[in-house]
Amino acid sequence: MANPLENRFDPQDISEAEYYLAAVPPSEIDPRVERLVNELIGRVADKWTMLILELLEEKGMLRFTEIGRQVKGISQKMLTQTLRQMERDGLLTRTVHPVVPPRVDYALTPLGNSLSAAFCGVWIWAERNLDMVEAARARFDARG
Amino acid sequence: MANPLENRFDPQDISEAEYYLAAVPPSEIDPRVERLVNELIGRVADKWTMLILELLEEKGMLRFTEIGRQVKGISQKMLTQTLRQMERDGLLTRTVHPVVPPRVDYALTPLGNSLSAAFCGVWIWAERNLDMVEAARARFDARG
DNA sequence: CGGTATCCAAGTCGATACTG
DNA sequence: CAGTATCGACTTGGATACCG
Repeated sequence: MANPLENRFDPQDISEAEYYLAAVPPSEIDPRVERLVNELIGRVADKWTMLILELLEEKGMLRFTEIGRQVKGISQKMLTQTLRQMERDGLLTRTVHPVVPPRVDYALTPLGNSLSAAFCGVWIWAERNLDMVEAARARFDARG
Repeated sequence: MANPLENRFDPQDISEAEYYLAAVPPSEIDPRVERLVNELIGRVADKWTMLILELLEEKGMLRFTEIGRQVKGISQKMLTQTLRQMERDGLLTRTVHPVVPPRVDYALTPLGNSLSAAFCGVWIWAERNLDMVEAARARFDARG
């Protein structure tokens, strides 16, 4: 039993899964799985990954330069690096057209789309609680 | 109109919010809000923050050393630093008991609990798609 | 016990220059 | 156009030592 999430629940169903996670102490989750999951989350939670994910989810298919233009502040190095990582992780496809000048298209895979959907909850949380967090910070900083 | 999420929808309702986000091109979201949201996400998506969040959500209230023991691999420096940041962001409370030896308790605030719930979707995604990602990586690495 | 202070090694990231 | 290569500033995080 490597994976603690068995087949009785469809993990797609958030409320069932929340129930499940609440019922299982972290100590009983396979540490190997936990480590991998954390590594995965660490990777996909990366700033540029999230922005590219959101952009492609919105626009469908874009070429290299177009992504660079729309993700403001990203350097060419980070753009290449992030796209490669996402391709390696199976989040997007990279299509090279044998033309001059070269043309490379990027689009999300179903896996990429599902990740985008999963992050939706966090995005909404951040947007909704932005003011709360800023107020908390102001209070914290006001003290010593 | 600073915040694009107006009052017509309750952002707590994921499906409504998904609909909303899908309908609004990123370019029309206030860039100031977007920047803050990204910074927030970057911060809360931090590896240690997530692990501490999950631990406290599970265990309720713990003291400093106990957290350090259960979050494997964390150094004292990162533990202190992460706890301070989370306190500053209003995610947890820090209670100092005036006794010797000193005793400091940490517990999630309602804000911290709501964040934990929001991350549930990502956690489930990672757990569920771990094999897909590993397979994709193996395929990618097998080529040049 | 629950920190703070300091140092240092490794990694991250942007800028710049170059290429098929 | 879509990269690769290289360099240097900055950041991160662990280890260690010390303190109220």
